[in-house]
Amino acid sequence: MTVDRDRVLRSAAALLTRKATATMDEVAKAAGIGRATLHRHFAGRDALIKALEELGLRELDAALDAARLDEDTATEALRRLIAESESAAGLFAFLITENQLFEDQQNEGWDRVDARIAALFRRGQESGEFRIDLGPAWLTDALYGLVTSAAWSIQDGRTAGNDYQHMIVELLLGGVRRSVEK
Amino acid sequence: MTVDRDRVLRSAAALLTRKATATMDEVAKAAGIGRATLHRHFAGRDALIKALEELGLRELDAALDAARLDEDTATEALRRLIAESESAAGLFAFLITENQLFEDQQNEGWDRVDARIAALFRRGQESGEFRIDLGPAWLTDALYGLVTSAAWSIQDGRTAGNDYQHMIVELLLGGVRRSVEK
DNA sequence: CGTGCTTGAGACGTTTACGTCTCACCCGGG
DNA sequence: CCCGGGTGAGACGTAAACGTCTCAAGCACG
Repeated sequence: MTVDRDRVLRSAAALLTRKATATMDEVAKAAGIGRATLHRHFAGRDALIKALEELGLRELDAALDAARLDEDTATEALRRLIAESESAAGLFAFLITENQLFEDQQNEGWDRVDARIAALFRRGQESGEFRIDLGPAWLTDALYGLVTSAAWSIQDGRTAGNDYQHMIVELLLGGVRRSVEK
Repeated sequence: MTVDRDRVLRSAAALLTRKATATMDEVAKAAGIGRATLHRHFAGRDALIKALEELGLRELDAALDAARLDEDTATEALRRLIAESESAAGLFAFLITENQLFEDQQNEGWDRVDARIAALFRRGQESGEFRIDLGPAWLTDALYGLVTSAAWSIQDGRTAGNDYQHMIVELLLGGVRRSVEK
């Protein structure tokens, strides 16, 4: 009977990503709980947003750890990263689109994530796996965009859910152009 | 002295994309006008959002027309589309992230845009230019994500503004993997 | 130089969502 | 069986943003 905090946060992320102005009442209903209960677990809207941020960053860090970005080729590491990101794609989409979190000062946790991902792209460039005419900063942002798009595309039923990894990995690595090799 | 309606809308799009919960007062200040003046031009928040939607869709349609998606190779048409999208990238980012516009019924204008872009990808697949293991729907969503990411990356100063076209075109067409050919 | 239109600033009442609280209910454990 | 913690529904006062209005000031144009 006790409310599953993670479940509430995930449904809130899904709702708030689509409709950032959603009411606390709407957030509660989307989670299938009463507004009073929502307030019992999260002191207010700010606390809810903060909890979303924390959970998202925690899962993102965990995904980065699990992906072991320093091992194997950068290509393989990138594949692992995308695979690990799948379960938290909805939270990531929220984090990425809700830049409002960092209106004053840049967020520390987010900076760390940024740096780790950019380092992966840089490693791939130095090893000769990745092209060097696109900067690591843009590649990082592009990855964010693709993850968000994929999350929405699946959420809205435009693409199949089990294509998540393939969709992102293939497009990011090989692009849309038909390759002669392979 | 008269307020430039387009200018107001563009600054509103930039602000609301970053912070969807921004006050009318904040929107006005961001545009450099008073709140009263903002209300004179847009009856209310809903009207402002609607105006943003209309302007965005109008510019998007114009970009699609100007890109002449049916001519030349699909690759060249895609390049033109991205080039034409640059001036309105901020508005597009708003439209893409503010799915709340279409909570009830799917938006007609947006469906039309979707169909035109998906058709371009389909044409490229049929002509053998594009790979066929990624569906047109996903490719369309992926393009949206890259456009949004590029707009933000430039707005936040992480990447240079005049790289817009190159960033998107190259990543979307060729991917991040270093190609042996060319 | 004067008239008229548009603006910015601010006051005002209204609406809306917020956050707190109460109370009856239900489910699970002792 | 009963008891207690957690819940949903709803009432309530509060805070914030909304939308309207007034008024003085500025610029444009005749």
